[in-house]
Amino acid sequence: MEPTILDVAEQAGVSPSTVSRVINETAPVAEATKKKVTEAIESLGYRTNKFAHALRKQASNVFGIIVPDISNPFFSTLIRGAEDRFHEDGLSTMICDTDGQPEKEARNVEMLVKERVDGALVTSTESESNGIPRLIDKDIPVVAVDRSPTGYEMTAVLADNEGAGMIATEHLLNRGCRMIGFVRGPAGVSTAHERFIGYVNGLESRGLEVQEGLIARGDFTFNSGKRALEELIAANNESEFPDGLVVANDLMGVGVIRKAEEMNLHVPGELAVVGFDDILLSKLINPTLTTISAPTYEMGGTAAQLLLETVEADRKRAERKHKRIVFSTKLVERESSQFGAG
Amino acid sequence: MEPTILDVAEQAGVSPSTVSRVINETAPVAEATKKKVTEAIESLGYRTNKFAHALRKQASNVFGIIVPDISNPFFSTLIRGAEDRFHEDGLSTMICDTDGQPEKEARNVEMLVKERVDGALVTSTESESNGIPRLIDKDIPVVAVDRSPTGYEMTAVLADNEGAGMIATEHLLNRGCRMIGFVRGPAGVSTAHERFIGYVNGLESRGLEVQEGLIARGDFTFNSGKRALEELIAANNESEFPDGLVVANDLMGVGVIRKAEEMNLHVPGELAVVGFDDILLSKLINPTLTTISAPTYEMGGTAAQLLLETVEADRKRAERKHKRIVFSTKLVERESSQFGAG
DNA sequence: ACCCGTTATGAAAACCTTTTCATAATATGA
DNA sequence: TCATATTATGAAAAGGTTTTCATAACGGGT
Repeated sequence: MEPTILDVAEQAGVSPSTVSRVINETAPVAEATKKKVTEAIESLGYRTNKFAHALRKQASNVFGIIVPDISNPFFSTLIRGAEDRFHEDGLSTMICDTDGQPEKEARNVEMLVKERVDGALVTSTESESNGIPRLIDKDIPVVAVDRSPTGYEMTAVLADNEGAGMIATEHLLNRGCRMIGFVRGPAGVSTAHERFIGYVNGLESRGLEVQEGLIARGDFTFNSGKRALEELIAANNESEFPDGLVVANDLMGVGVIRKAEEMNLHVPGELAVVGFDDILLSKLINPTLTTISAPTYEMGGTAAQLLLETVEADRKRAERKHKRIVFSTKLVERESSQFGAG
Repeated sequence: MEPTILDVAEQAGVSPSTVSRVINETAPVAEATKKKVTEAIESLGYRTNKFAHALRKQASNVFGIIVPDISNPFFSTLIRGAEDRFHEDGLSTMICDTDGQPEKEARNVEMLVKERVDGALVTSTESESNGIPRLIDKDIPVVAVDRSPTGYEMTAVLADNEGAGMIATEHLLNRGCRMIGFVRGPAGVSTAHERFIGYVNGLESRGLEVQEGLIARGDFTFNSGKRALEELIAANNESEFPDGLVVANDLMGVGVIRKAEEMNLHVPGELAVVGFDDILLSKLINPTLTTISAPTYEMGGTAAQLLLETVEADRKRAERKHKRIVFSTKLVERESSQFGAG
């Protein structure tokens, strides 16, 4: 059926070894034979059999990418950045959506192990009980992206979330806000925590105190953003309402804005809002959402690059060096924090 | 390193053949030996080598899923439905994002061919020059989802887009609109075209004429929705402004709503809007967008099921039967078409 | 003229399964 | 008791590469 390297060899009048050599350029071969072989390959439409190759080389040439939600534009951009880098080298990718559920993450990791991927990029769902130890156990190179699981020494590509939290907070301070609240993300998600730390530092650097009553917690979803604002308003009497809110991601930020609208609270006039991630939605709602953006696409590409380097080091039996690369973020000013509006 | 079936055989004191038989339950084996083998497998932590297996069985146990945009919630739900079905049988999946670009679709198909997937689910970017012929040429079973490419006889899982277009149009008619326009999708995308046909039929069934001046074209993106409304307003003098708009997908529908807001055109008071797809965003904007939704998750699962059946038929050398399954859609009423509002 | 070091190629082993074929052991029926 | 099925197992081939080892040819140095 499908032609094999043997068929090519026969047609070209050479041995399979020689054919392999011209395909992989792994040893010098005479110009004349090279030509015969190339022609035979062409005329038969030969393609190397992936499984035989992988079996012999003990390498699948496939890389896994695990994210919590492929429909979140932040992650789909990350994926695109990584894929473009892998495809550049003719490597294939396997994208896994954990849907934010640890057990789905475990299933996905199991799939990657079964497929014997050469490495994996992972944005783990939680810092505990994730699939990373399983991959490490199976000796599959792993690079963490966006979120850095604690307790493992591994290379990671991150955004400067602490800095981002600080930028957001300072932006609101500069704008004149004095009662700045924070809507936290899910416990155990490092990005969410770091943004909060940045907020705390931002306040303290100006000699302001963190007020417990101005802090709520959500789980990164739209609805949790709505609930968070509700709680914050309910918990304070009018004189202590927040006049600015740093929200740990855009999706919750949008929730906050929608809830504010329902409550007839004017954004940004009575409440300025800043989010993180710069997802598409943030440009589309009314008012548009000020946010902190990270170079997502580049982060994906860099992570892929580092993973490839780790694999290469393993191949040469060189020592793996664990790196930690942090990308800086930038403020994207939009209507939700506009100065003097309202 | 990694234990092989030989190691298991040795440890259990049997031949590799026997081990294979207990793993695959492909022939009767004595209860006692079965136990020995299972224990050996357990104690060594043996896992069958994917490549050797695939090489011998000539099957990868991997299935490809090609969509134009993984971050579009419509497609990510479709993917989830399909994946859940595949995973049920312990099969792996490879998700490909074509980004709406035919050449990226071609590259993705090439990757699937290289990976020797057992079958593919595809939502092709265009009806022409897509990767489907390549897959068919390589004898890889294909099922079309959501969009049905013309010119190939193949099984397809679709939504009743024509019916959907009709439902949307009738909804606006019932609501009292009389100048109903349509924002078309990209040329060559079957779903977009069928929705338009439904709109035409909807008007004609009430004895109304289709007016060229009320029809604009977009490309399924947010911005093209904004542009479309602009064009429609520019093209008509005030007495002939549309009072209702059927928009070929939600993303453009959102664009229309935002543009209307910029133009101080009240939705739904002066202009009622209906979209298609029921994406998350439609619930989040203001006013919320009335839309037509299809059972996306089920469509994905059904498509996977049919693909598996095709593969099974091939295996038995039975004839492939090309099916065509059409799911019906339903109206989701929201603010953008509310009756008596404004 | 002889030896040696390249350069170009082939033969065969190894990678790890599954499956066919053969055989041994056991059970069934007369 | 003997012939015949049936059940349980092993040996070996096949699936398609890559790579090591061996060999042949050839040019250059003495």
